[in-house]
Amino acid sequence: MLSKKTKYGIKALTFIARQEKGIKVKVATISESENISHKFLESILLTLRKAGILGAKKGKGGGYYLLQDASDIKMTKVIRTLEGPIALVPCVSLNFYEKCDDCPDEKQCSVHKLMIQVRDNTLNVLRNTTLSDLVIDKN
Amino acid sequence: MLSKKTKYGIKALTFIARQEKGIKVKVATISESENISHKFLESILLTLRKAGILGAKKGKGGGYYLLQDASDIKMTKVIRTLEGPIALVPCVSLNFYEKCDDCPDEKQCSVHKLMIQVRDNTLNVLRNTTLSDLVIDKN
DNA sequence: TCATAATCCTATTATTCCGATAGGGTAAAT
DNA sequence: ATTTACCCTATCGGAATAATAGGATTATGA
Repeated sequence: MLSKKTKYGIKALTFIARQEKGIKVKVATISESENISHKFLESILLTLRKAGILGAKKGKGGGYYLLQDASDIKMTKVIRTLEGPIALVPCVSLNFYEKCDDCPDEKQCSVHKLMIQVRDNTLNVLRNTTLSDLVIDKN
Repeated sequence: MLSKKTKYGIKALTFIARQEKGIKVKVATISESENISHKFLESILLTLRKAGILGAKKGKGGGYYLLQDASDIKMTKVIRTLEGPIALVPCVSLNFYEKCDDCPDEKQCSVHKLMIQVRDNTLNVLRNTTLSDLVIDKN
């Protein structure tokens, strides 16, 4: 299951991406518009800023904005920042690899074998999807 | 992340599938061989039996066995039984659908849009993988 | 028929993670 | 100086997960 953190993060990013380029969006605006707890969202956007996805400006007229064009922001980066590993088990994770406690040999593990395939397919989607692909026209 | 329940369940199923057809395997055998808590595994195999994947025989000489040929047991069924929904958000789940509390319109939701694609790709893998695909030859 | 073997079933505990909140600190604008 | 809005850390409650406990049931076979 996707955490709410990730879910809210993606919603917030697309909200920002829908604005005219360079516009700064404040947390309260997104929070109200998307029905997300203000404080919770604050911490999420902070994470995205620290990951180099968002920029922020403090004070009156401040807010968050994209640091790159929406079409350059890959969903792999977003998911890894908010959710952590894309793989469903640590032993098949590219960026967050961890050996299993049980399981003497990964090559002989059925779970490993299956989850590699799931990971590859998921990765394929996320690598080829950018933020701009998720911005839906208001028609 | 995949729960240990599901992970252990898949390991146990492939263990059983490796035996000669019709052989009954007792919990202790799998538990020792795969480093899984006996009691925990017990409850997992019970679930698989209730789902119609495994058969069981009580008493001396008893144990668990596959009710179908391994090549007829799809991983979609196994995962749904043990893990629940395959989709990462309830609003894109085929078998466990639930509307989001927030989110007035699914069609306009960026998360929905992305997760449909992830689901379809995962589903594609799981539908086309059977238990027999996961049994690895001891070479 | 009685001891043993094995699954069946329910309840409970322990632990971890998540979602949310609290409370202030810092920087920028006017 | 005041207001605005992001920055940062800590904490808390609850839900879900992992594991354990303890016995009930059923089958075998000596």
